Amino acid sequence: MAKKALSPRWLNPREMKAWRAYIIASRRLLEALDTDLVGFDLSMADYEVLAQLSDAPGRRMRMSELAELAMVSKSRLSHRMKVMEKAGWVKRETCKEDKRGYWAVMTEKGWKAIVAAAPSHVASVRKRFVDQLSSKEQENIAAIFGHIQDELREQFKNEE
Amino acid sequence: MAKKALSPRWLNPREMKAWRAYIIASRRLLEALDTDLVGFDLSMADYEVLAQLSDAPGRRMRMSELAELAMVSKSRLSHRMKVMEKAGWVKRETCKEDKRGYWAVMTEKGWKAIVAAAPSHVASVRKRFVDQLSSKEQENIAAIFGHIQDELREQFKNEE
DNA sequence: AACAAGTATTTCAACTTTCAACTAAATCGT
DNA sequence: ACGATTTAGTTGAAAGTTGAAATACTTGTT
Repeated sequence: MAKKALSPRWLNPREMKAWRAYIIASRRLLEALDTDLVGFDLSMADYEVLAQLSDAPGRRMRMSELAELAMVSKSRLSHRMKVMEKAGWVKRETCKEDKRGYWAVMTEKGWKAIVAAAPSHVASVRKRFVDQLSSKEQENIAAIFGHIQDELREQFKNEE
Repeated sequence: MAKKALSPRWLNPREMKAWRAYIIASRRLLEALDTDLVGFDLSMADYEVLAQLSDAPGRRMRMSELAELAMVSKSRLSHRMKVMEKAGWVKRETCKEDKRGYWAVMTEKGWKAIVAAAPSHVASVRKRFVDQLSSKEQENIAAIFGHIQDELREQFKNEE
């Protein structure tokens, strides 16, 4: 779908300030959170995968569902699983009910790995983000970004 | 620096909601903004590099300074520049004043490319982010993320 | 002037992510 | 029940990213 672009409305100073502050702080924040995890041989993305898996009943989940929840592509998950499998954190089991599918299963070792990393990760999220916000601000952030997300979904629907 | 992790304070529901809303919306937002640029053969990162460069006096800047401003690693900038150079958007000139260095210089073609992309990009940022916020919210976001950024800088100082 | 130390940038090798193609199984329409 | 389509997941190659080492120059010290 092509986009008409007649006389664009540039951002005014207030808008620009909000946008720049958000985007720059976010990049640095994500970077910091990732760095905080290197000692555990984890990236934020891998952490998210393991965290989701550890929350699932039986610590097992279908690959697709895991990809969805952890917000990574199937192929990426596939590749990461291979790495984590080599590290002994997860394994894959064929799925009896649907023979196309696989179960991603967390091993005891994987469970230990995430349990070891979690306190430090939560502490980072606190220190670098959550604890920097007042209760009121936390509520605002939740509302604002909740709304942005809804809107993105809405926009996506109308665009395709 | 090792981190003690005795009885971590997990996130309470309010905190969790703020964190999840922020992180998930951000990922989707960045994704959408990137997709909005594909028609111009640009990623957000490349856009940022070109935008910074186009703002510099003479549309030229030292590589290091450009990397800093566009928030990419030097080696990444080096690679991207090679690609953008092949596309004819930028070129590199040896620096007379300091012969170790190079100038990243935007070409006429590069200027045209960024001028072509800018209106659409700004429109995306508006539609997906800025225009979703009231003036008050914009100010809040600016303040909050400004503060987070300051704090990150502060934390970084104390950690090394 | 000579040399150590610092700076700017690139290159290399290892790794990660994406893209498109692929296999195999399930489901749908007739 | 048949082929057509969709779905689950993997794969290999290409593109991108990173950090460390290499290169080339500059600066400061004696």
